[in-house]
Amino acid sequence: MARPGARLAAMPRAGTESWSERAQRVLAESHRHSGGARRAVVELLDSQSCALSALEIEDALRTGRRRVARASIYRILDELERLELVQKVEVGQAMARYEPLRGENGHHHHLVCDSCGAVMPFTDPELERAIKKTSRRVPIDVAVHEIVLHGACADCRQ
Amino acid sequence: MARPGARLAAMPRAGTESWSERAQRVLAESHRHSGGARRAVVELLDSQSCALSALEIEDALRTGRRRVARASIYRILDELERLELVQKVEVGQAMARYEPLRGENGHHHHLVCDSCGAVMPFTDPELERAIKKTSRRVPIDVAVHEIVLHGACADCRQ
DNA sequence: GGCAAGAATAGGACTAAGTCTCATTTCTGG
DNA sequence: CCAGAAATGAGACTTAGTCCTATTCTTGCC
Ligand SMILES: [Zn+2]
Ligand SMILES: [Zn+2]
Ligand SMILES: [Zn+2]
Ligand SMILES: [Zn+2]
Repeated sequence: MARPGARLAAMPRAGTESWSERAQRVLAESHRHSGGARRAVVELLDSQSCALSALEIEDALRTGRRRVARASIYRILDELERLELVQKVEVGQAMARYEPLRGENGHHHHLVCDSCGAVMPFTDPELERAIKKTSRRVPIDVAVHEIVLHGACADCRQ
Repeated sequence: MARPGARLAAMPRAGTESWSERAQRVLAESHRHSGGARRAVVELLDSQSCALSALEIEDALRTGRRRVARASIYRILDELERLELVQKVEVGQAMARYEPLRGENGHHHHLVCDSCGAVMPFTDPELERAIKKTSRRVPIDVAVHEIVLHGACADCRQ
């Protein structure tokens, strides 16, 4: 598993960098060494369209790419959050979830069915405009916002 | 500790009922007996302007009105949530918080300072209109919505 | 008021998400 | 290849939250 030349491509063309690539780059810029655990977590996260919990990540990696210890997963997720590469999403299930921050494009929020636990993403440009306006008015420097709509999904409300 | 006549006042004048009174009434309507633990939790919640965690409630009651067991507190909070008398608020501190649902008036959302952990309430009618509109468009029956703005507060950003 | 039935609560063991510490492994510059 | 430092693994530990059972309290009835 040599990965020759993996650290080339020093000047990514603007706009063509995937989230995984950007995350790897930002991590490399703020760390001396770069190991396989971080890469595995980043690649797994990038392959998902919505949020994963730490234990789901542990599970997916155990039976996939490369086993990564639980402590490492939490450490890496904290680091990614600190670097604003992932967002911690709390949807009221006594367990945090994490998902890539892909900038304007992938930005979305979550619907949660309180009876079956399903989590679905949704987007709404108008709501985004409203919340951006709110963020300017408020007595903190807003870095990220989180919106969760709770209710009953189609299957559960019958 | 006799509390004579505490259950009179069967017909509250509309609009003058406090949250605590309403909660007691709704609880009474859906339970055969009414005990002191529920009353203590409801009165404590009503005396707060923002959300408390279950353990903060346990603490406050231990050194105050009446000791209430942890299991009872969680049971009572679940019940209050089911009856839509309180809202569970997750602000990303690995611990749920609960606060009274006082209807349109007390409705608010939260700012969280990620560096010192401070939690502050805020309101925004325009944002409420936007989120109400969103809620109609979305593939679940929305019962409650939650908005959390994360960032750095005045003290921490210096 | 006293009593019986069952509801509410206390107490404490238990579960599981998340943290911490330290030994081991891996990476990197020389 | 080597030394030093960084990253990771392993598992004990902490703590929010759950679950079960015994006890206490509430209520309707006498
Ligand atoms: Zn998502
Ligand atoms: Zn948004
Ligand atoms: Zn509040
Ligand atoms: Zn609102």
